[in-house]
Amino acid sequence: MLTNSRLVHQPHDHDRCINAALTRAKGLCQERNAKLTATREAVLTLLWQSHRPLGAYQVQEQLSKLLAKNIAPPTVYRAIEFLLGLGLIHRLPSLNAYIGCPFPSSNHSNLFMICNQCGSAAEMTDAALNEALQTASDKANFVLQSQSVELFGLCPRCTSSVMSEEGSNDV
Amino acid sequence: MLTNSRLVHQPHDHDRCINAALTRAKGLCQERNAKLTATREAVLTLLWQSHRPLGAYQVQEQLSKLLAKNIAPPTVYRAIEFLLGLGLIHRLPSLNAYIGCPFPSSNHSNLFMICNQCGSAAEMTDAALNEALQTASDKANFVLQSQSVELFGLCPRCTSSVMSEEGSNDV
DNA sequence: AAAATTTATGTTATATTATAACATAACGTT
DNA sequence: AACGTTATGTTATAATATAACATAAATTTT
Repeated sequence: MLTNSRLVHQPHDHDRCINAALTRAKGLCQERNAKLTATREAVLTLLWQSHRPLGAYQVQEQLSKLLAKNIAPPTVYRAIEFLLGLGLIHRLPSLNAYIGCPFPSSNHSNLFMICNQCGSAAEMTDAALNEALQTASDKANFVLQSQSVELFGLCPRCTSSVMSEEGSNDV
Repeated sequence: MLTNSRLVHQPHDHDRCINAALTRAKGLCQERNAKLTATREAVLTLLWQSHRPLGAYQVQEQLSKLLAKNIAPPTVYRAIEFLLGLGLIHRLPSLNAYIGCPFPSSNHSNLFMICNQCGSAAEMTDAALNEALQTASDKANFVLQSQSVELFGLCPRCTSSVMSEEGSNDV
């Protein structure tokens, strides 16, 4: 089992998350001979500002601020597409939102735990789950190629503490 | 395990699917004191025309034809909302599309197997999977409230036969 | 049955998410 | 420097979804 759940739901030095993500990204790009341009790096950084997924237009807004010039949607979507391609980020279909991947190099099939209260999303890859999915597919003679598993509920922090509707900020 | 997978992927008398769905819907509405109006029934019927999910605007188009007058998006979305509320249909987030539910009365947590070739979507509810999801959630101290599980791959028919890119029509 | 209330639908406008198409710029190679 | 390739800029628009208010239909109350 591989997860960033602990980290997501505990106070932590988030700069380390960001730095680690950037380091991984640079390594992966070098490996794959892909270019992590300024725009792409900025988008990745923005998606790592918190453990909450961001919509493309939230990214656009923040990117425009960051680069101090107006950035149009296609630029954002291109960067997103690039990062998705390398597995550096994921798309959460039920939220139309994007989030940095904590273990991009492991060829994983993932699961997200999305908090209905604070909006955080932790990722986990779990052998037992994948077995269950494979078994279920087999039962139906379905050839499984990819998957999207999104769980909704309450994260440990929101369960244990009385919080404002929007949840704490340091997620 | 509860599934409509066999049915979806085999030639069958699809009128029976539609009729059964309508019968179930009427029963459920009576139980819940909800009104299955003409519009709502038409939308449900349209979503049962095949075992492929339909987008809201596909429904709009077909509904406009069926009722021989122009139907605006809100009408469609309202009907969809109503049907979702009763569990008569599901939304597939990664497709922005809707599909009839074959077992609306069972309080189930479902999984979809979506064929990348023919676009069919079969639903399954599987105890082992739900256990795995619960276990994974527990590991992370995550309080699971709801879930969306979408599997993508090849359905039995598309696996076993050489077909056109769009797949067969009688799905 | 008329009035009042609730529920459903019609209508117009617009928000939100995403992409197409083509122009320009930056980069890498020779 | 010339060329080809890759990335970004720009404009427009497609696709999905909802807000806000008006009308109509059904239900309840009187």
